[in-house]
Amino acid sequence: MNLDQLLSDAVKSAINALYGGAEAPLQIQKTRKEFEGDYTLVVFPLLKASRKSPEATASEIGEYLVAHTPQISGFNVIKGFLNLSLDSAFWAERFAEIAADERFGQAAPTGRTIMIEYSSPNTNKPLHLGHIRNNLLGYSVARILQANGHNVIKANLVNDRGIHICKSMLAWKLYGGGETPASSGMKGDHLVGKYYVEFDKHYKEQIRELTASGQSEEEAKKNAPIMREAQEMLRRWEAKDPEVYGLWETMNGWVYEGFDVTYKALGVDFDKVYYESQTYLLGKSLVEEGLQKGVFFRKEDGSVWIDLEADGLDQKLLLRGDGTSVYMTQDLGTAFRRFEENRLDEMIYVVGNEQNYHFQVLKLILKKLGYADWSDHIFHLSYGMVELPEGKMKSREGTVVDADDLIAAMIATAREMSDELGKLDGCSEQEAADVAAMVGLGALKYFILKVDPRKTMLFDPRESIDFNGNTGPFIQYTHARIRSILRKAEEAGIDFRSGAESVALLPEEIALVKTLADYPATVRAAGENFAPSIVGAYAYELAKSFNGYYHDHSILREENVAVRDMRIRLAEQVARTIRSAMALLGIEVPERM
RNA sequence: GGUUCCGUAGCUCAGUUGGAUAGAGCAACAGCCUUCUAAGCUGUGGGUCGAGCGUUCGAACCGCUCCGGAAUCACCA
Repeated sequence: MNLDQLLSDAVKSAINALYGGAEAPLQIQKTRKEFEGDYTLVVFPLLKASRKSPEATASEIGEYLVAHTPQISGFNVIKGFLNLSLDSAFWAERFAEIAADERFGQAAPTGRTIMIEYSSPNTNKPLHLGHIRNNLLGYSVARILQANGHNVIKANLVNDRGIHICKSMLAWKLYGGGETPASSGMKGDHLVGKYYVEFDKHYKEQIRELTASGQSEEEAKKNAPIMREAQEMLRRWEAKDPEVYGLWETMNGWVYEGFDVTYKALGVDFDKVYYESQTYLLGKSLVEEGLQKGVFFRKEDGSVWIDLEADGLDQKLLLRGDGTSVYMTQDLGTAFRRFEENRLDEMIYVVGNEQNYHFQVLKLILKKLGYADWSDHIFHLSYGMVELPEGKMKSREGTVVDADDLIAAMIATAREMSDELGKLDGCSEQEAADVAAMVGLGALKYFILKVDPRKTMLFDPRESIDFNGNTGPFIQYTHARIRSILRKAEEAGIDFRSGAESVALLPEEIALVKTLADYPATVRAAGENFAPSIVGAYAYELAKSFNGYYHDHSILREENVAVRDMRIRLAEQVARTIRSAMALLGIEVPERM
């Protein structure tokens, strides 16, 4: 039985009976905590039909509803707001339905297929905090869309080619002395990142020398021998020179091994991995098509452009004069290929807001080429940068927060906390380590996912990560507490699930059932808005509300057995829903902590 | 300059798509463990929702103008 449906039907028939077929959109919302009631009808929009004051209209409808709808037990009117109360038995029924629903919060299959691309790293350096936000967002949105009944394809497009990789390769060749992950004990991505930094150091040195000998900075940047050599390396790579290609494969292999460790630690994965080295030539045929259709034009030097000035944008390059492709060429190609191969209903790109312009242009070009049905189903899930107290992260200035370091630090802090509180004294080392990993990562993930992706967010390594208050660990802790109760109930041989005897619910219990009943709508809203933060806020509210209840009421110690069993069942459903909601954020919850 | 986005408590952030007296957490202060896990609970203080005008029964939310900030506007990806 659909709750919204029940209410809106009842209200509609009330309005019909009282005022005739008035066609005003109904506004029914949850009653705010500070007022009595469960749901509130806003009557202002109905005043034209009723031709009465807000108060009189609300009272009239309220009386009709109480008389005609058995589940509605009472009402009160404050200004234009009609607060309706549903009776306790109604909520008891809802609760029983939730408990019986094995797929609670999981929507029926929609048959829609959605591809979501996230992560998309460069292979010249390890992942950092910005990538963490990207990965967590992408993974969580994928889970949320699955819960909404969609087929989801998680895709990673690895940027494995280009001048930046050549920089690392060249520096390794020049200064590496044959160092490998095995010989150095370094994680592969970190090793390659080290040589990227090394390149920059020598590059800067050479620029200094050249400017000292009279060149302008611009000339020096172009003429620095190490840069010229890197560019030469890229040309040799494109020509598949065996030596360069072999080194490229070796070093990328190191990086992938490193990334796998980080992805695993973060708990994210992919269904499809695309490599730009295999897709970068796509899109040239689209350029040809655009030229034929007259959407694009060619300049004297042979380069191909589109003029978007009429759309308030600029001219955009699509193909270089020498015929090589640029970012936009590739992206047009991959978009085309993905839609063709997978019959996608939607394509989501989790990419930083620095590329807002790029996606604006991408969609516009697809539309002009006549692929509006694809263009309209591309969504750029744009997220803001993560800033440190000192400001933006800059790889070259060493102010990045490394992903592996951060994860390790989070887990270490969680472990310290557990040890200090003596929470896991009886546990095996393995269990203590698992819990520390769950809690440390839970803190990090929740911290990042609770904020609106669009916003630039601030991360203070010293203060941002808390384990108290509105945090992941708070929610995990609530789960662990409930699991502890359930373990004790089982140890005591309490068969709490069989007691179907209905008992009257306390207001706090009704509040919990109401919150539980909101879960499916929460999942839906999160899916429609691609917004993990909605799920996070929900999990927090549920945990908070349970903690208050737990504090005020005994569960196992309740003397009335029917009431006790109901309370255990209620706690069980709260734990299950917390687990489910947190899973949508990619956060695991422990049995004890 | 063009485009897009952001501005809510000292700090970090919510705010259910236009509803009631704008909410949490942190930090500060004051309480609650011989009782199911105190990573918890309760209380106090803290606001010109950047500013102004407009739309309407009603605006943090919609529109316009301004102020402040971010990103972007490459033959990089």
